[in-house]
Amino acid sequence: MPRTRDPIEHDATKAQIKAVARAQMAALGTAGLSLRAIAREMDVTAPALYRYYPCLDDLITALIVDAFNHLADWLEAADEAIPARDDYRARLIAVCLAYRDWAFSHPTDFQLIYGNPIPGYDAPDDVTVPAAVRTNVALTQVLVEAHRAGKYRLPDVPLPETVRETADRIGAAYQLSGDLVDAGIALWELVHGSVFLEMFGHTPPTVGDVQAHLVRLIGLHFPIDP
Amino acid sequence: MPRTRDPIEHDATKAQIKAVARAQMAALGTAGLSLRAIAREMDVTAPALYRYYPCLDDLITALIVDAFNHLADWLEAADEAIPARDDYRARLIAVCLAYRDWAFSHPTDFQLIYGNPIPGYDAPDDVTVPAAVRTNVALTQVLVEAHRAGKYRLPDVPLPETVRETADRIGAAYQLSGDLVDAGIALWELVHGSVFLEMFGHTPPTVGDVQAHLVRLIGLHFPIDP
DNA sequence: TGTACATCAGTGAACGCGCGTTCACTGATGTAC
DNA sequence: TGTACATCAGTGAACGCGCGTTCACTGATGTAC
Repeated sequence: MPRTRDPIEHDATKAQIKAVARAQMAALGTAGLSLRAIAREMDVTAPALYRYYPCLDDLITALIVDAFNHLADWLEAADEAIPARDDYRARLIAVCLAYRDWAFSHPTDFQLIYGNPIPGYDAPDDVTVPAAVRTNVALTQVLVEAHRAGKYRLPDVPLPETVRETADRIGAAYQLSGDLVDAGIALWELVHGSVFLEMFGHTPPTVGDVQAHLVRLIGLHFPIDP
Repeated sequence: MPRTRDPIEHDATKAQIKAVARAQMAALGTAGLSLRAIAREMDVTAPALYRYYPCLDDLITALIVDAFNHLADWLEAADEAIPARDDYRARLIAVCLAYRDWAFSHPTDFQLIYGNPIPGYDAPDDVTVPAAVRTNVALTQVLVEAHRAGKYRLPDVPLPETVRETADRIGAAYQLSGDLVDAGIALWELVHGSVFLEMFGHTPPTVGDVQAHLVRLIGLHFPIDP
């Protein structure tokens, strides 16, 4: 009678499945993920995996959430690793370079969360969005603290009305001005663009040392007093 | 005896194949492309397509080259559409917004050239790179002309040695300083990052009017005298 | 004008492959009495 | 200490599917004499 088979919670096995899945994505691209291939690699039959993930999409969701959280942890750790908490300039660079480092040390995870969506897959926002937001917060946080300490001056060009409106509303939830929210996004866009172009080979011929190039840009566009 | 079947050059049919391929990618993602599905859509058997493209990869290459060239044409047209050739500020905004417009009006092509690589596919550099470079040139061009006219002042923070080296070398081919080459890349990174984050739904909740946000940023970071 | 021939776009069957998912099952392990 | 039973991770066969590519072929069209 109880024909339902609730997914079980053997965390070790689930972790192993995810590890193999990540390795497989690294080899074949994010769209190359396949339950049967994972099972093969684990020396197990494909149906066995259905005890852990009710379907392929659920596994993908788990991988995405993991990746978002791992990136956010990584950024937070990079910030906290700077001992002089009032050296906002160093902290800003550290966080941005951590973003870049993570992307290049986990290219598959990076493509999974920020690249082309996987063909048949539809991400459940309620699970992925909260994890995704953490990255944005981590990047903005240093600007916020530097601003509070009076060391980061916001650009004196006002936000367009249409931008200010939403930015203020979002910022309110964190007691932030729309200007700071917008600056955080701008920072993210710059770093993300640099990383994405480099990752797929669009920058290398022109810029030798992309990291140094990026550090200079951050200093130029988000100037922080010593 | 002549068992070889050289691919034929019926341009109209090739164009139709590519059009159907693009539609299919739009529906199923860049990794969802399939010769059989294209044939089905065209009311033709799959082997018939082999008269036009010797294999699937060659079709993908054709789509990529087309996309790069189309984007570059689009950018150049946007620049040329500004009648006041010495209004560099307007031209810069026009080109950058054209990049954004193209990405959103041709999302599949955009993902095809700048997103995750297609699993089994390996792009032949000799064909794709020249087409890809045109975009970079189009974006940099306005900065270059504005600089020559004395209206765009390069940042007075010098390039790091490691960056200057390559940038100078590349720039030499176009009679450009490394600083200008680097500025062109920086502009591209900013615009690209903004577009990419927005395209996959990472910006919308925080910035209402992304276009206005981007225009302001370009003005801030690449200031051009009137 | 009529015949013989070459060209060649497209066909249809077949190849061997991998995929996600279902289903009834086995067989080891642990628990209750 | 020994028996009866429940649990449940994993199996193996099967479903129906789509894929890229090959091959020998057909049949309409155009050309040469």
